[in-house]
Amino acid sequence: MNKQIAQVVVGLPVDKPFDYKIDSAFLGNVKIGHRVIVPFQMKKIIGYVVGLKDKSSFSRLRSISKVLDSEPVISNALLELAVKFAERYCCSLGEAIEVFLPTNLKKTKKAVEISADSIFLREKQIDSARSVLICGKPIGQSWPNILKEINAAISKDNGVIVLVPENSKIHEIVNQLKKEIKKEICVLDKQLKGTEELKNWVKVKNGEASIVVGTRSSVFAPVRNLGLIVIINEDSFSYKQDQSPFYHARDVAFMRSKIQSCSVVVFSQTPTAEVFSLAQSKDIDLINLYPKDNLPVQIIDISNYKPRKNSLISIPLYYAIEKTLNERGKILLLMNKKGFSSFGICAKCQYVLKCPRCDVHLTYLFHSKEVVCRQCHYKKKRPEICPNCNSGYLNFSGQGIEKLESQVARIFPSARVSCYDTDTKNFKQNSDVVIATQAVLNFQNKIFDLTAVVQIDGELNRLDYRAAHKAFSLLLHLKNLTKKQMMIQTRLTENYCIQSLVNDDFLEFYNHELSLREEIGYPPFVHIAEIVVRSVKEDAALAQADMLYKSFVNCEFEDMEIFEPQPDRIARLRDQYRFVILIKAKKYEDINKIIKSAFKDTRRKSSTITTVNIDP
DNA sequence: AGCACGCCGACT
DNA sequence: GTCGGCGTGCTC
Repeated sequence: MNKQIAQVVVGLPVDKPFDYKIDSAFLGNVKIGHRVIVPFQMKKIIGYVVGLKDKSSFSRLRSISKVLDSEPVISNALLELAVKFAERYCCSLGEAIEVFLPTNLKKTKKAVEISADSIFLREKQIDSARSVLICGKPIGQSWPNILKEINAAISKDNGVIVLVPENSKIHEIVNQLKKEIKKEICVLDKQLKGTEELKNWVKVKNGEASIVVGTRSSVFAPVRNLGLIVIINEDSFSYKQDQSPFYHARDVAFMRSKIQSCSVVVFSQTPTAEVFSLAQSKDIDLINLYPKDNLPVQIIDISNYKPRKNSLISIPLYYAIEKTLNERGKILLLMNKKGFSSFGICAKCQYVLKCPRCDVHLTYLFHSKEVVCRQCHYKKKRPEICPNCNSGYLNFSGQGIEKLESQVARIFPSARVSCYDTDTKNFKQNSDVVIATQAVLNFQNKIFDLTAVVQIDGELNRLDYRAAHKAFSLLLHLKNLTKKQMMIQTRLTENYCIQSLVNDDFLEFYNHELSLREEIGYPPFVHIAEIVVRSVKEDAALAQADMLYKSFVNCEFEDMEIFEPQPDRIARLRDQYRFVILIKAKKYEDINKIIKSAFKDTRRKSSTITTVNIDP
């Protein structure tokens, strides 16, 4: 006998499913994972069937209005993943499901033609699905190892998902794969046009393509017989979603691998400490390709070797540049600050130009003569007179690569000098001296005789617990681009990022980084929940944050640390005041429990919005 | 989330 | 008097 009641979740922050009657017309045609239209209050909305049963404790049941699509849009395995996802990232099951689906599916009430799973279902070969981290070398040299894993999956007739950090990288990877693989490759990306995204998704869902290449959301791709998920440049920040739910594609990949017993191949020259620790604890295999290359790395302590007055270039670096130029060599100078990065300050009253909507300085765009907010994209023409005292002139002094460029050009007038940052459109290949920001990560070839880090201390001194990894990654990448010699100007000569590089000791960095994180209590040893309360009204946001904090403290578990509300790093953003509460705990489950119970017994002040970001 | 219901303050 | 602000609770 067919079950007569469907449990339906909707894309709202409501935890429990709603029961609906299945009318005789649909009886037997409603399966778990089906998309349906249901009456909900005054409206008809899209919901997802997550369970079927015979009886409901609810007396006034309404009926499902329509069953959309020929088959369920969510498989049992992906539904199971959605449950885990909702728990880890503290959202409702309905919201989780909507994250998994193409944008168009949660809006269109048009049915989609999906072929039945059963045609394709077969016994997947479940051998020991070991996951592996491939690291130590750039992608070019690691590609054979990655390809080997992909081919192994394909030879077993399994599906593969290849995640890339940005959609600009999709083409490159697709072309690489096409050289070696005859199978149909499908691209998935939220940036695709809505219909295109849906079309490709349906193709994958129907088993017409078994290889998917795409950005972070492709980790949810409904690939048949999934055998492998590959993550390219795993340490890219792009794998973290920047809106609620703030998921991380790498973590979701590992969650999915447990459910579907598929492998995960993680690649990065410098993987995150989080993944490296998985390899160290033998949860995943490790292929460390790090080559000892005996390239000399020289540290220049700029507290001893003071550069000349106002100069960014120390005397030893000056001589090294001069020598290299004389030998007609190429030079790369790294300074992680964009050319126009500067702010306007009044010569008379010291007022600093600020964004009217955010608590940040406005940065000056040298070329367009505009001032812009990096946070909310507010912009206006550069004012000449101070808007505060209406009399002083505003000074805009550049501190970034453009300043360095002008200095180098002055010291070495015959050298061809050019700048490179993420905004550079036509880059001059034939320069003698290239001055670059972290955009050098785009360079792949060992073409520079001399490379030098002009400034890195800002990066090393950042409060963010991932700053050290980022600096190490940048330094190692620079080293790979170096033919003869590398120099680092710093005051932090004993810092382990720099020392590991000088000692040519890849493992030393990770061991040091992980022991620090364990000591201070950072991921992967504890998990962090960042709860942000925001509101146009400062007092409302603070009051709400205080109430939540008290409630958290009330239901505190063991092995947990709760930090009092404090203004966010950017205290006001887009006209909204922001307060942050941090919770540290060993287990995600405990974080979910405490947040659920605190939210339940704290009434939400209107005009405030609260978001939860796990491991921000 | 979105919407209705209901309870208090300052207005034609 | 009553219009509308926002706090509260519910959605099968």
